[in-house]
Amino acid sequence: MTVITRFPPSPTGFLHVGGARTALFNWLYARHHGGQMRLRIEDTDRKRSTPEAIEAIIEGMKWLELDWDGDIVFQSRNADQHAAVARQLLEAGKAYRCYCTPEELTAMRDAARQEGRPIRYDGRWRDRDPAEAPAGVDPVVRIKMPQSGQTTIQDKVQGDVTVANDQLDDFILLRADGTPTYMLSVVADDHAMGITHIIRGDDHLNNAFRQQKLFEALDWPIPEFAHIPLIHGPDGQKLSKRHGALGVEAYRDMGYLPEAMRNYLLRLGWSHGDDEIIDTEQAIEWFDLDGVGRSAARFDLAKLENLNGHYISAADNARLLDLILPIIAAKTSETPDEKAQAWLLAGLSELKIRAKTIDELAASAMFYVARPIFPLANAKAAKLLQGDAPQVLSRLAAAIADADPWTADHLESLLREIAGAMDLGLGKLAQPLRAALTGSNASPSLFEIMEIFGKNETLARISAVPGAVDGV
RNA sequence: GUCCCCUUCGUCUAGUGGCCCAGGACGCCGGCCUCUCACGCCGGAAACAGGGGUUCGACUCCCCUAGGGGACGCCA
Repeated sequence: MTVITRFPPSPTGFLHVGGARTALFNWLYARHHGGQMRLRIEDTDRKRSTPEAIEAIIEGMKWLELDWDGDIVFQSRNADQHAAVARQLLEAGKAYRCYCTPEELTAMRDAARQEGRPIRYDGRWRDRDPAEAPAGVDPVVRIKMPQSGQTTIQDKVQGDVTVANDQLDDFILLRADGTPTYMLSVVADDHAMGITHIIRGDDHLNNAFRQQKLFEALDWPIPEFAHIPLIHGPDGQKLSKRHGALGVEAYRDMGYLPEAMRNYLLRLGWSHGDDEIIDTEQAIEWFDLDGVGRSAARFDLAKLENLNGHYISAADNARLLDLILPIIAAKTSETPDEKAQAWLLAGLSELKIRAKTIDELAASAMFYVARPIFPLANAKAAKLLQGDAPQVLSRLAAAIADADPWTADHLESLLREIAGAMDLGLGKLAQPLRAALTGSNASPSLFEIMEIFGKNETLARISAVPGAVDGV
């Protein structure tokens, strides 16, 4: 049997991290089993569904590099088939028309709440003669649920979960306007699409009982269920917009890499022994539902950041350059020229092992594009240029003006020599030089930077320091 | 209120009755390395929610309590 999973977002907002993880698990499960993952847009609530949300979800999926099989299914387009399913149930006597008004239902719930009774539809039209229907009320169609006994769903993550049938009320299949509800549409589409595994958030666990009964009433095979725990915010509360529930594209914009997000999301609720760094290929090979935990996990930005740093270090320089160029261009109002881009590309190897996010990487690379402006804005760096630093730099410039070859190794031994001759620690020499070359008090190895810059740029930057001359 | 689910270091987790006076990772603290900052390396503090059972033996099985979460829509 071919595994077919599905990711069914409702297009009422962006793809948040919870949805992204659900998509990832479905994707991984399908890929692991050589099956398919379908994408289905659950837009049966036409009022709240927007094209912008559909666009955002697709964009989020693409960014995360989670692809789906076949065409996107828009649930709303199948409304007629769904309604036909309801009529079929009606004819078979497995569903009935209910003439309660929304107001009546609200009153029923309020009363139940007040008296401490379970909040459920009481089935008042289940056996009532439709002839008694009040005039002018369009009925809804409700399914007849069993009123005794119990129902057990065999969940791949939660295990067997049993509930008494009297907890399940006769839910609505068709609204008064004849449109299908979510509960009906999901079951009808899952069946039509041949879905074999339903992997979703455990906020749907309660729905599973109702949906299972619907499958049974229709005499359709019941898919496997796997309800995965929800992701909570850092405070343990349900994820809200205040903390982690940003769209995944927000994380992209904050400088996170999709592979880092995937790895992070994967480890949130799933584990494979002590393994932490798991690339996608490995994840596909290892992923299974047994490894999914049963308790909710908190979203921890610090760990995501750590993983991001790892994947940035591992990323290809050319790719990183493409990512930082727009950020740099936005800051300097112009795209770095060819020479600067070459410096950036070369400098990235040292820069990327220090960065936690792409934004940080871009910021740390700025000195390759823009020469320091004196006096330095960085107070610590400015301080390094005080006192006799300009004179020291002048002597340094004179000493390296004839350096040959202009390589990091040679430059390093040269600087050590000079420092020794001036009876200074290398640090006394290096720090002012760092400030002169990068405008900062922290950077990758100076020797690497000098090699990348070449002699001209290096001397030019030194001589730009007020009080220093380049010695040429 | 009713039903369902969950509960190991601050966080993510390993652990499926003895290998556990509980392991890894992030974070935190200390050290090493060192031209700065990182990286890397070494070390440290840090947890089985509580109470009853079952068992020769419980983090692991059962029950209760507490806490947390989810669901109870003509939303999905």
